[in-house]
Amino acid sequence: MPDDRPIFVYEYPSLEVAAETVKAATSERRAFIVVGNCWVEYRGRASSTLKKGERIFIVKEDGSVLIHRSKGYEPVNWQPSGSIFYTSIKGNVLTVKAVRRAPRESIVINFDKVYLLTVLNLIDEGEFCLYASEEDMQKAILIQPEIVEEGLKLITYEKKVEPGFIDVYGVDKKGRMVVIEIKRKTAGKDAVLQLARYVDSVKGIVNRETRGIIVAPQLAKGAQKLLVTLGLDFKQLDPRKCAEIVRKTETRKLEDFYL
Amino acid sequence: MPDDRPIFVYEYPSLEVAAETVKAATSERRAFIVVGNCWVEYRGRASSTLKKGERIFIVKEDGSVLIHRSKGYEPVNWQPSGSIFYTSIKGNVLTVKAVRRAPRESIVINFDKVYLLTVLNLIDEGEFCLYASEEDMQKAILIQPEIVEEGLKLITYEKKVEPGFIDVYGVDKKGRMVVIEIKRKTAGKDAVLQLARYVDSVKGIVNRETRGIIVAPQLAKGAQKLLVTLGLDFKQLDPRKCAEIVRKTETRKLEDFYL
DNA sequence: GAGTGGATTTCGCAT
DNA sequence: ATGCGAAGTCCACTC
Repeated sequence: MPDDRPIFVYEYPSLEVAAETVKAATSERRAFIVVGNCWVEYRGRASSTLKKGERIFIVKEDGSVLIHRSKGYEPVNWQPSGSIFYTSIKGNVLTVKAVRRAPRESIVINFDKVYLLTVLNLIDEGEFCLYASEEDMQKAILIQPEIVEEGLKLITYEKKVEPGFIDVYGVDKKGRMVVIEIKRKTAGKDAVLQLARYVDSVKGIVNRETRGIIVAPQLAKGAQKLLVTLGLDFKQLDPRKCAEIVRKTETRKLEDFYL
Repeated sequence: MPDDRPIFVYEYPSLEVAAETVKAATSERRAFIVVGNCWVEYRGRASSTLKKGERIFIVKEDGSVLIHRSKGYEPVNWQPSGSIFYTSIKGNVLTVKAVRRAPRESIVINFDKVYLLTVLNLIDEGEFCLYASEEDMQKAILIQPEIVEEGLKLITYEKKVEPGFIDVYGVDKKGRMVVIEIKRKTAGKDAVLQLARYVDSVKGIVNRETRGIIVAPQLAKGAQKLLVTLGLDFKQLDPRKCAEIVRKTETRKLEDFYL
């Protein structure tokens, strides 16, 4: 397999050629794509069978496996990275077995026709950046606590209390403790209940008046009632605006922002 | 684009040929794969940028989009089904924009080199069956309640109580109400807390002694303490064994199994 | 259209 | 390795 081209293509190869090429590709840890008629068995955490049909089979350099049908965002079968491959040919069937340990599971894919086989040698050093994650919201609040509430002073973040971790923890302008639970999308009942538990936990420790604030772009309807019942607050905040605040501020560590 | 072949391949096509082919493919709602050097911008619920690199770009018949790097099980960028495509070429750049409404979001992928373009016409009617899901565990319990506990009689399943739905609901041999929470993998604190809420809710309604049982292959360590504290029970059950029980029984509707 | 919960979720991080 | 929570989670189902 020459190294100088980013891809190497076999159109309608024989199963023998396909088998040899797949063997070489897996042993050299190259990514490849097979399009052909196949059937699949999966055994591991669960089991599945997929009967004959034409699909896209992708193996990547790190040994992750994807089997895609012609529709749907999700693969019908897959294996996360780290699989080991066994390729064989028997009669008119090319079989690739992908085995993973921890958890032990395997995919067996059988082809009786291969329409396309391409071995890839992709160079990809391009940086990937994601904005407006929950982490961005947390950073924005640490940079500008006033976006949550005027007079809010932060004490710490990611504080461990019994049920888990408090996203942000501070004191309001009247000196009450404030526990903040951040959600990057509509906050539901579970978020409210989680916050309630945190507030209770903090109350038990600090023995001071303690408020809880949900910070999220929206509050689910059922969650609203619960919020009122439990005496918690809600502050609407757009994750994209938070991302802007974060990008505008020079990059500093989170640690630089709390007292 | 002829219809008689499952795939049509362009190796190292010009950007012009690639653009025309992509336009035709999207307008005919065909799946296609592009391998080439590209950069990507995503805007919607969040935002992301991906700098130049060689990647696999897949569009499926239902308008789902996947952009895969040479490593990793997950796509670096994607769009679920239903996207609308706008393809254009400007200078030496081929641009495909995939737009989705509800939520409004878009991916823009730009290619300056295309190594492979293949248009697919895959026939795939093969049935897919998955075993050992949580549903299988529920079915197995309905078929053979004794795998949970000797003398257990079931009343109903998927019962609505205030916090949500009870997986399975019955009476034990001593006449106590039993609420069962099923997890197909290790049950954590959240499962225990959820069950506790259900038990409380049922107690409030039936005004009778009520037990809660977690049915799962394993119980998380932190969850164990909580379980004891809250006075709940745990029954170990392997989802694969449940799947066997279900497969052995002739297929009947779930409704046939409860009193 | 919103809310709820499962998934072979995966992934990352901390213990 | 296990536990725990986020994710542009997606998806199916119900209200």
